[in-house]
Amino acid sequence: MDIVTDMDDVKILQAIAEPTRLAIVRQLASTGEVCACDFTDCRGVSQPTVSHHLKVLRQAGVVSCERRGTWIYYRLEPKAAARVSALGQLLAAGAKRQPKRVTAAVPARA
Amino acid sequence: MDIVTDMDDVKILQAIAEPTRLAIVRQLASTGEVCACDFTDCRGVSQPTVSHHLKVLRQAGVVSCERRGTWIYYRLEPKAAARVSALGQLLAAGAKRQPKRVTAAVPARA
DNA sequence: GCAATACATCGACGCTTGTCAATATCGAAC
DNA sequence: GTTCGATATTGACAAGCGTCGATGTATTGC
Repeated sequence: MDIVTDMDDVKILQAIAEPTRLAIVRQLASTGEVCACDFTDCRGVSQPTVSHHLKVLRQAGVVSCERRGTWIYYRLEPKAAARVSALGQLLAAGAKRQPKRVTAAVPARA
Repeated sequence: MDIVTDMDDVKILQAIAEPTRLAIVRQLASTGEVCACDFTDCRGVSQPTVSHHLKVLRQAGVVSCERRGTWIYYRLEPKAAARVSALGQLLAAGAKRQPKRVTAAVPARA
C-alpha cells in the first residue's frame, strides 16, 4: 500500500501549479498549520473558490485536514512534500551534469 | 535582470505538471542531453505535440536547446531546476514542523 | 427546538490546454 | 537550386480548469 506512481507526481505538481494553491501551500509551509477561514480572508478569492482549491490539494495528497469544533485546520502532508523534494533534487542533479557529448553528434536511435 | 517572482515558480510547475512533459524532463535529468527526435519516438504522441510540449518547457525556462546540424539537442536549465529543488526543500521542512498548537484553538484572525 | 457561523457542494460560465492533420521553415547533401 | 529529413507553426477541436452565486451540511451555543 505504499506504491507511488509517476501519475501521483503529476497530480501533486498539478495541484501546486496554480497561484492561489501555491500561496496556500507556502503559507502552510511557513506556519505549519492554518485554519481554512484564514485562507479565505488573505487571498482575493471567494470562499467557495478556496474550498475548491483545498479539495484539489486534499485529493492530490498534498494537504490533510482535521476538524476542531467549528474550524478545520490544514497542514502539509509529509509524503507529498518528500516527493516534490526528491524531484527537485533529481532535476538539480541532472542539470548539474555537464553535456556529455560522448554520444557523438548523432541521436540515440541512430 | 535576475528578479524571480512567484509567478515564475507557477510557470515552471505548470510546465512540469503534465505527463508527457514530466517524462521529457525526467529523461533529460537522467541522460543530460537529448535530441528532439528521441522524444517523438519514445512517447505515444505525434511530432507536433512533442514540439508543442518542448516549446512550453522552453518558454517556462525549464529547458534550453542548441541546434547541431539537422538535430536540436535539449538540456535542463539549472536555474529552473534550482527553483524546484528550493521549493521541494521548503515544503519538506514545513511538513516536518510539528503542528505547533501554540495558537490555542482559535483561528489567527480572531 | 432555533439562529449563527464555518465549510462543502452544485450548476453554470468563460478561458485555457492537449491533441492532431496540414503546412511551413530550416539545414544538409547532392 | 532541388530534394530530403528534422523541427516548428497554424488552425481547429474536445476536454479540463478556475471562478462565482446560490444552496446544502455540520457544529456551536442559546
